[in-house]
Amino acid sequence: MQNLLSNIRIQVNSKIYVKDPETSTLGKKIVQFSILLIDEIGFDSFTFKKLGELIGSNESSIYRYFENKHKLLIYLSSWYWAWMEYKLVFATSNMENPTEKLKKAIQVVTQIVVDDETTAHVNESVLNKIIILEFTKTLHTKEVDSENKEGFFLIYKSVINRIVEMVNEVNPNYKFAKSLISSIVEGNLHQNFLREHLKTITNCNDKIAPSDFYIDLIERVLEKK
Amino acid sequence: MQNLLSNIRIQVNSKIYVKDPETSTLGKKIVQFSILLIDEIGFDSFTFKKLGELIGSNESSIYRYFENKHKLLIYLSSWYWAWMEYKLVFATSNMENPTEKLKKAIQVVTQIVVDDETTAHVNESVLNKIIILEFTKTLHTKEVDSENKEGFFLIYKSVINRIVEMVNEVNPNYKFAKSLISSIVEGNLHQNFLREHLKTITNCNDKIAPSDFYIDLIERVLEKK
DNA sequence: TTGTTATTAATAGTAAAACTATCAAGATTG
DNA sequence: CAATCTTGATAGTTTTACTATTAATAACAA
Repeated sequence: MQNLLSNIRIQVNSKIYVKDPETSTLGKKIVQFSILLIDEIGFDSFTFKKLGELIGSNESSIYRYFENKHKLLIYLSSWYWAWMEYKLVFATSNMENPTEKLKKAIQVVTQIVVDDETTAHVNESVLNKIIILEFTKTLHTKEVDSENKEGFFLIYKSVINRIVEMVNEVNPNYKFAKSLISSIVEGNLHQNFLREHLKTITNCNDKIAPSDFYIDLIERVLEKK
Repeated sequence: MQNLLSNIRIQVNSKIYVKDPETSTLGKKIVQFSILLIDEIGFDSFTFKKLGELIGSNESSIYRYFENKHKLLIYLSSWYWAWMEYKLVFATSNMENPTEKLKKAIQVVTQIVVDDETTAHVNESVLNKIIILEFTKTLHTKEVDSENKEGFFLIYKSVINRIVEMVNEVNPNYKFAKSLISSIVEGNLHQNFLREHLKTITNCNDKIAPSDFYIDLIERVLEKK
């Protein structure tokens, strides 16, 4: 991806962290290396103690930024979706043709993620791998309702609802725009997971990308009869 | 659901358990009450100690049936998908028209689950709630590849591939049958989750069921042009 | 009926995870 | 230069996720 702005600053709901990690060197290190460590050992085995050892810092210091590892994962997810929303808005602004605009949007949310070098401490490509494997864990808890009330998932929902509006412009009679787009955005992560781990139940592989499946899908579904 | 057989016995890959829980009273109690307890407190807070207290049994006794709670969840999931496959096969056998057969299949995997009283120790309706909230956790681990090799997810993949074959009969030219069906089966769980917890990004609610969305979807996608 | 075996319960114990609290050193700022 | 903020070091608690041992009981076979 070409640079859109020389320096972007992703904003995340302040209730997610104890102290904003963007405001200090240690905070940025926590973000940067938690992404790498979660990718390496998986979220379940990830602990603040291990992260502390990795960055030569103290466990208790990390607790000053994030209440627990679940909140850290929500932070990383929010960061990812905020970045995705930013890419989405840039890529589709000024597009006139609603169908082209929608297809562009689907492409943005389903395309392969490469590192965006305007964000020094976040490797988006690795973050994307984490999102594919771990994102559902932010939602699938007993606390989802209270956390949703706190606004922890606003950005994710916003990404989806932006695309839903595009669907409505293309075909205002289609009754399932929200379900379709939430299916695509979440399903894209799932297809990426399957392509890596359960190859027998997906058509996606080295040659066929989830993008191809979803672009084809949206054409079929929104075709006016 | 009407009774299909007076007594069904669901078979689960024997590598998943240490000792088959179907072979003893305690084993069945573990299955029965783990479903209820996981539903009540969530899988993350669920422990063998708490389950032991609930069924008046010892923590270490439960370890004789399942290595750990992750394996227990895989067992419950396998049980669920095996039961689903059984329903699927029964509901679609002897159907001639490929399109009708496929629609029936989609209906079976997306319809609301009610308790099947032929299985005394398993409440399928509660189990379905667990699957909606917790199933992804069986897949989304660092051990997924080795567990997949052990055959832990065979039944899940089999359910999907049975429906994929039906898609191929309806429209052999469609290139994404596997992705479409894995999308629907997994997406159905997700839409059920959203309808309960993140209502603003789904069209599903009390009146519109995930079933409606998916039946409409499959009609649109497989329409011959 | 008695002896053998399998099953479960009870108890104890370990290592790691998930924190919390305190205090001192060092850096930052006003 | 004093005050404050940030971080690191140390120590401690509770809970989880187990493992090991032994005793009690139930099942079952000769």
